[in-house]
Amino acid sequence: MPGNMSKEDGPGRSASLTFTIDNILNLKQRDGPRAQPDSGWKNEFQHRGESAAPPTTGSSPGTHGAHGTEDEKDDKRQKHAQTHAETKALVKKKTRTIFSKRQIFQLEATFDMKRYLSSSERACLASSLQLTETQVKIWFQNRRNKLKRQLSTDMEGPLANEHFTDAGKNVQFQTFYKDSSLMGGCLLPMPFPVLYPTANAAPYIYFSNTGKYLGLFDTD
Amino acid sequence: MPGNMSKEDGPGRSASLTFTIDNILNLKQRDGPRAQPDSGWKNEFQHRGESAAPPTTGSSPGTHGAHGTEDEKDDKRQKHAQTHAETKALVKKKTRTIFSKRQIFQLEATFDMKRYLSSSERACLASSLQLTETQVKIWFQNRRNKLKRQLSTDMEGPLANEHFTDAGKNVQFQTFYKDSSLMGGCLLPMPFPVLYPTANAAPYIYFSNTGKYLGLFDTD
DNA sequence: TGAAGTGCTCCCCTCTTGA
DNA sequence: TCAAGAGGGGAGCACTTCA
Repeated sequence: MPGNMSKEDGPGRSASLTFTIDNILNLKQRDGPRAQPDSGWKNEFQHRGESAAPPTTGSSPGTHGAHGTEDEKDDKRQKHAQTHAETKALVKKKTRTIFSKRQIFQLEATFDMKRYLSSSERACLASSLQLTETQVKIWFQNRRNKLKRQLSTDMEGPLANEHFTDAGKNVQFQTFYKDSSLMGGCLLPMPFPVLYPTANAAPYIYFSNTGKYLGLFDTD
Repeated sequence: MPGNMSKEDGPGRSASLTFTIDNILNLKQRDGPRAQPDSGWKNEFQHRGESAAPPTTGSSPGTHGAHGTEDEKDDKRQKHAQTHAETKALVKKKTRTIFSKRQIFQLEATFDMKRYLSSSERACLASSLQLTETQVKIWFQNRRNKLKRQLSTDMEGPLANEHFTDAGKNVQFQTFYKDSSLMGGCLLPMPFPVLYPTANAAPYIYFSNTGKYLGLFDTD
């Protein structure tokens, strides 16, 4: 088994190999393991193309045992399913959590707006729904899959997929991209304003990190 | 030994375990293994938040043995380094490729514009520079690392990193985000226009994929 | 010095399982 | 039915290696 064992993103959640009865009884309550995998993941240098919200990542991990909202009945239903599983099996036996109507609704609404969540959005949504980030992540994954299946069965065109899922994205974003002479004419986002003090006036490029100026044509 | 052995993105490149002399002599020329790992990656459903260029991925992988541009001397220098290594070692012995001045320049200029490349940008840049995508990827990785080291040594403030690297991004992009009532007030990108035919007028949300309308307040 | 190697984590995808 | 498990791939990071 050379892989990485399905990742399990946290100390408690979905650790299907070394779990104990304590894990099942105490930690699988959607309350315990909210703590971020790394909390401050690598958010100084790591921006996988999204650069969304400010680092809300790690929003008070251990302090939400008092969820006094209006839909506790749903939460109770959810907890009941797990308790049922515990009573019956206690070991192994995937516990299939049943999400509440409110959770499903908000997940569905968010999914209808975005097919993919950034890590901060995921954290925010998870915290707002009292779910773990992994649960939100898996839900979106399964939801994407479901949509894909639906599309490929309903309309039996093979081009139905790309027609439907992300058609609007490029249409909306393409105005923020320009054809760059650097990079061989690849599409690049509009340059960030600070970095090119003389780029518009003279054929020079300023490397802000090294402090060097380089001419575009055979200087150096 | 677990782990995934550094991925090696293609049949020939950086496969340090099962290489043969033929690999060294024929394939390590920055020409052979340009072919995409999957070519049609998963670009129907996979948009990791960038949604940049159209699928230029897979731009004629096997047909660039005739690079007749103006900087063949640089290419010769690059090839020379490898030939040197082959003559000396022939087995093992990491070959340290020397990038040409033109390549370094364009990489550096692109890096100054973006710290991270999308897969299509990487493909485009690699093709334009006659490098493999892995080389471009690794170059950007090493470059990021170098910048990080420079920053942490030069200015000995711990906040120097996030001050410098991605400060402009949020400033530029934050106008495209809005505070959403869904998702518990998380920052969301502006909704894609097609999906909400009645969202602005009435408190209903239309699930385009299922064809259902759902009211925002306790309908259902 | 810097391209590449190693190891680890994360996310995504596909397929499968079982409550 | 659908949340979650399992396996496999890509990418990023830190750290190291060695022409």
